[in-house]
Amino acid sequence: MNPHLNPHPGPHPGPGPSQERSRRRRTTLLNAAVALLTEGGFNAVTHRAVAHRARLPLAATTYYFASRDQLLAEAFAQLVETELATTRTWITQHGLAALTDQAAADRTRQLSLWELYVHAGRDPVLQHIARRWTDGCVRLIAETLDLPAGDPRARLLYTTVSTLWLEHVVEQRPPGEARTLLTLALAHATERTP
Amino acid sequence: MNPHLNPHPGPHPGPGPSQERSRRRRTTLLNAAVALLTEGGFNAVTHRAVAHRARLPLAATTYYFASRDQLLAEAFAQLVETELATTRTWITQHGLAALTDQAAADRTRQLSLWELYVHAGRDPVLQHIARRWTDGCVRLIAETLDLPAGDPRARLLYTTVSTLWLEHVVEQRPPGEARTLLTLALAHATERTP
DNA sequence: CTAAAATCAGGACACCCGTACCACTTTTGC
DNA sequence: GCAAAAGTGGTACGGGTGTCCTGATTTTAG
Repeated sequence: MNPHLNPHPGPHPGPGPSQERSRRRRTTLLNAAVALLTEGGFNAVTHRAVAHRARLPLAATTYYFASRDQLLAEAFAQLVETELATTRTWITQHGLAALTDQAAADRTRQLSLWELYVHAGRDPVLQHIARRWTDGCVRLIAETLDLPAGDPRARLLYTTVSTLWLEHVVEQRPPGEARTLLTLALAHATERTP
Repeated sequence: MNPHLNPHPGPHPGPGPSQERSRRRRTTLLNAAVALLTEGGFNAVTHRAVAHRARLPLAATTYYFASRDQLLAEAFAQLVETELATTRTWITQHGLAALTDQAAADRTRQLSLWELYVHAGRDPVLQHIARRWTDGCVRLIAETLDLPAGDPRARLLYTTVSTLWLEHVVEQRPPGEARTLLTLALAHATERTP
C-alpha cells in the first residue's frame, strides 16, 4: 500500500542515489543549526527555525536527521571542532597569555558551547563530544608549551583557562583580573621544568 | 466591575494579611521548584510540575511568582546558598584536598547549578547570582587558607577547583586525576607564602 | 523506457507550555 | 458585623513544539 515502507525515511547509508544535492542540503541544514545555536543558543534550535534559516521546508530537518537530539549533537560536534581550530590559530597568533581575550572576541559562540557542554551532563551521546573539547584544549596547551602529552602542568593550566573563559562569558567581569590570573598560572606551569 | 483590579495579583509587599499559610505555601512552592531543578534540571521546572509537586493547584505558581523566570531565579539563588553552605561544612570536615570528592556526592545538584550558571550568561538577573556563587567559593577558599580577601592565590586555586567540579559533573571522568591535580594546585597556592 | 527507490513539500496531529480569567472562600481593617 | 482585600482553585486560551503522514516529484537502476 504505502509507496515506501521505511520506518525511518532519511538518506540511506552507503552511496546514496542523488547525493549531490542531498548532501548539500544536509550540510546547509547543519550550518543553519550551528548558526542558530551560536546566536540564540540551544532553545533557538528548533526544526522550524532551522528549516526556515536554511530556506528549506520543515520536513527536511526530520528527513535528514533522525531527531532533534541528533541534530543538536552534530551541531555541537561541529561547534567544538570550529572552536578548537579558532583557538589554535589564536594561540599561534597571540600566544597563550592572550587566551582570555579570545573569549571576548566571540562571546556568544563560547556561551552556546558551554551551554551544550553542561547539557552533555545529562546526555551520554554528548558526553564524549564534551570530552573531545577538553582533551583538545589540553592538547593544544601541551603542544604550545612543548610538554609531553598528559603532562599534569598542561592539564592544570587548562583548568584555569577554562574557568576564566566560562566566567568571562557568564559573569562578564572586567578582563584585567583574568589576564593577571592567567599569567600567574602560566608562570606556575613553566617556572622550573624538570 | 472586576472584584479585584490588580493587574498583577500576587501577595502584596509588606506585611501581608494571612501570612501564616500564605508564606508557607510560597516556600513550599519554592522548595518544590528547587527539588525539580536538582532532579530534572531547568526544563523540569514548569508551572504545572512545580504545582503538582507541591500538591497545590496550578494557579498557585502564577499567584506567588510573577513569572516562571522569577521562580527560576529564586530557585537558583536558593540553590547557590544551599550549595555554598554544603561546601563550607564539607571543607571543615574533609579539608580542601577533598573538594573534588564533594561533586561526586551530589552530582545532580551540581549539574543543575552549573546549568543555571551558564544560563545566567543570557539573563542579567541571574548574572549577579552567578557572581555570588563565584565570590562565595573564592571567599571560602581564602578563609580556609588564611589568605586575605582578594588574594590571587585563592582566586587561582578556585579556577582549578571550578573546572574539576564541572568536568566531573559533565564528563564523569575517574576521580583519581582530579585529586592529583587538586593537590598540585594546592601545593602551588601554599608552597611559599610571602 | 520504465518501474522502483529516494527525495521533496505541505499539512496535520497530539502534546505541553505560560498565563489569564473568573467564581468562590477566607481573612483583614474598621 | 461588614465591605474590601487577599487568597484559592478550576478551567480555558493562544501559541509553539517534535514528529508523522501522504501525496507529488525527481533520480536511479535494469
